[in-house]
Amino acid sequence: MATTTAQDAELAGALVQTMHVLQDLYAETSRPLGLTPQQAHLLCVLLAGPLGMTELSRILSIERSSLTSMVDRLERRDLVARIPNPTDRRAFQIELTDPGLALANDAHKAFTTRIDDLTADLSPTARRTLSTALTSIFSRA
Amino acid sequence: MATTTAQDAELAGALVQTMHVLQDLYAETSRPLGLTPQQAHLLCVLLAGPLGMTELSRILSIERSSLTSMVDRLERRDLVARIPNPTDRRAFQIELTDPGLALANDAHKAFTTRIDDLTADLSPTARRTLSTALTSIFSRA
DNA sequence: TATTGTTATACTCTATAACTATA
DNA sequence: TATAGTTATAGAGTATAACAATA
Repeated sequence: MATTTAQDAELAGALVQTMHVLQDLYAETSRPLGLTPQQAHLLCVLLAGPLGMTELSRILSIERSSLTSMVDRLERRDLVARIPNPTDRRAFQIELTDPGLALANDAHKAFTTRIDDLTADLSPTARRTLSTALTSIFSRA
Repeated sequence: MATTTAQDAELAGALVQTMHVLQDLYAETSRPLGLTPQQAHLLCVLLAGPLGMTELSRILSIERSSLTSMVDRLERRDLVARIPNPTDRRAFQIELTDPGLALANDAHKAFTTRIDDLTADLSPTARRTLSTALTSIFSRA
C-alpha cells in the first residue's frame, strides 16, 4: 500500500469522472445527428482516411464480427462504403461517403465545440499544460 | 472563429482520446470480474449508498426503463436488492448486497490500480495540478 | 395531476464460434 | 496454414410509448 496515496485516489477518481462526463457529452452530441456514440466514433476515425476491417476493429477495440454489423448499418445509410482492395481480394477499405464525411465533420465539430465550452475558462497556459499532460499519459503507440 | 484556436483543438482532441483510452481500460478491467462497464459503473455508484430508481437513472444518464432491466439482471445475480421504501410505497431503494459490495470494491480497486499505473510517472505536483484542473472542469453540481 | 417504477417493443452493441474465400 | 471478413447466435444496453400504483 506504500505506493497508493490519497493523491493517487484523487487523480484516478477525477479521471473516471472526466471519462463519464465526456461519455455523456459525446452521447448527447451524437444523438441529434442521428448517430450512436459508437457510430460517431467510427465515422470520426475514418476522417483520417480509409481503413480495413481488421485495422478499424483494432482501433475501435471491438471484434471484427461486431464491426461487420456496424458497417452494415452505416453502409445501408450511405455513410460509409466498402471498397474492394485491389491487392488483396479478401479485404475491403472502409471509407466515408460524401454524406458520411459531412456528418463526421459535423460530429467532430460538435464535440469540439462542447468541450471548448467546458474548458473556456482556462488560461492558455493551463490549457497547454493540461493538453500536454493528457497526451503524454494517454497517447498510444 | 476568433474564439477557436489550435490550442482548443489540441485540448479537445486530448480529452476525447483520454475518454476513449479510459473507456477501453474500464471495459478491460470490468470484464474479468464478470461485469459489463455499465454494470461496474452502476455498482460503483451504489458504493456511496442506496438510491431510488429515478435518482440512479439520472446519475447514470439512462432512462428509467433501461435501468429496470439492468437492475433485474444484477438482482438475479444477487449483486443488488430492491428494498421497499417505507415512506413511499411506489418506490424502492436499490442497494448493494454483500457480494455486490465486495464486487464493487474489487472493480473500484481494479480501475484505480490501472489508472495509477498509467499515471505513475507523474510528479506529485503534476498529479495534483492535473487532478485539480479536471475536477474543476468536470465536476457536476 | 404528477411521480415512481414497470412492461412491451424495437434497435443497437458486443462477444463467441464456426465458416468462406483468399493469401 | 494463416488471415480477412462474414454469418449465426445469444445476451446486454438503450430509447419510446403506454401503463399501474401511489402520492
